[in-house]
Amino acid sequence: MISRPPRPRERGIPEATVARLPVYLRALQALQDRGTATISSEDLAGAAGVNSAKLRKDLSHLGSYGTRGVGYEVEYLVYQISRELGLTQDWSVAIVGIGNLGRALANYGGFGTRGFRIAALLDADPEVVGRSVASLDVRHIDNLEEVVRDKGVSIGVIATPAGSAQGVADRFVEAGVTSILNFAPVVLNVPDGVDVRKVDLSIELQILAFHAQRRADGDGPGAAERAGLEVT
Amino acid sequence: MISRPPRPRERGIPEATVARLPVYLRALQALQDRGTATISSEDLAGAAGVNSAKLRKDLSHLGSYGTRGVGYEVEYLVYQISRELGLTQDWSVAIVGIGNLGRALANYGGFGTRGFRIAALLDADPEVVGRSVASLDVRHIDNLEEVVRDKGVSIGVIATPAGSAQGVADRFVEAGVTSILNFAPVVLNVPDGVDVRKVDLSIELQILAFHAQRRADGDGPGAAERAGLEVT
DNA sequence: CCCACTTTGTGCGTGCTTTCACAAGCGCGT
DNA sequence: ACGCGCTTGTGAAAGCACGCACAAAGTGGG
Repeated sequence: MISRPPRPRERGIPEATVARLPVYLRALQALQDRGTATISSEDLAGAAGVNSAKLRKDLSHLGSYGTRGVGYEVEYLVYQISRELGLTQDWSVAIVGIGNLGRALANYGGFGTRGFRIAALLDADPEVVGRSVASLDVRHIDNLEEVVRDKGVSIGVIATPAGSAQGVADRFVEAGVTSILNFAPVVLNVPDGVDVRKVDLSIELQILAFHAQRRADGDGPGAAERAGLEVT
Repeated sequence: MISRPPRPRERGIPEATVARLPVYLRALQALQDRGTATISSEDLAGAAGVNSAKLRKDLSHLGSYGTRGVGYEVEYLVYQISRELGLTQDWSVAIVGIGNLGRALANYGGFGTRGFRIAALLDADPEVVGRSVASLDVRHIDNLEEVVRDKGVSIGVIATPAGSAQGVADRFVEAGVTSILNFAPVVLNVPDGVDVRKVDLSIELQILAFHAQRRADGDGPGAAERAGLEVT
């Protein structure tokens, strides 16, 4: 038997859990603002819209941060989740493509939670370059490598038209950025070791349409549940 | 043995498959534009960024639309997927919250694929109401019920601040909308039978941050793969 | 007509996710 | 000090999802 190191939690948090931690974090911060000191898994699960057993198992991957018979201390849990998600350090973000969406992202102040700082805005259109958006000057895409280096950009956001997205991704990767958030409706091709996440409006709408049609077709009892709908 | 009805495909497409169909559809439409008539599962899988076995299994849920030894006929498959996703009918969409994001969504012409029509824009701010955005007049939120009824809105998009989102959702549900796409950073509470999908920028960033930190921490070979990264 | 080649459709093993159900642990009142 | 009630943390089971590997089925050439 290999002796376990002192570190309480094992490496390797399930991906499904990671995706829910930010939701828990937001619910906890709302509770914190309202002055709540402790909360049970049942109540927190309600606020996060998940099953309480799932929530407990998720949190158990971070360590034993609850007290039996009482619940979780809100402030402590906020800190632990923040640390696990890497929000105790600052992340520098560059947004490429300052169209409608890019502007909306740039102006999305607060950026959800602290931890993320918009370091630069880039665009290829000379009409847009030089303008000031969200108190940042829009710079030309040609400066991408320089900006990434000088500002220590570690997360790249692509909000360009579909045709330009792959090229921008290549340049981000070349410049050493290994985390990319892609809003363009294309599948990006990146080497191993680069993490790409995709946000796609039209895909979401199409999934909604599928379920809506399903409901309209095969009406009747239980149809909605079968379609895998929100159960609250 | 129960005699199988003439309909070739069974009801009940896995949720994971449904989420990928729009990606396949987009890849196929790109091929169509380029004039490609048929394509193998291998090539289509490449274009969609998935494993070819997964693609074949996904498509097999719709029916046997391929020809062994040849591949899939692009045009036919586009039609079948469109029909399955409910894109052969028109969906009327209302957007509530015409801030930066709402405007970006309204101007996001084409809306990915056809099938979705923006029927109305609504906001609570008198400063915004009455303005014209994307050749639509922004109407006051008080007209929500009327607009939903008159324009036959079946999908509601919420792009309001977090605080207003639940109220808007309630009104959508009350008005009979059963499909909601939520951009506000809150967990919406809706009755059974209502389908909510969430798009959340800061959650995506936090997931990226988690993996980036993981890579920085436990460097070394295989660390990226363990973090569940894009493998292309 | 038959054979070699190509590509689909799927049975099956594996691993991840969710959920149930309960033992273990903690606080409080007596 | 002790027992009662509450809540966490987790073993175990069930359900999904993924990907391999191959039989089935089609094409084209001789």
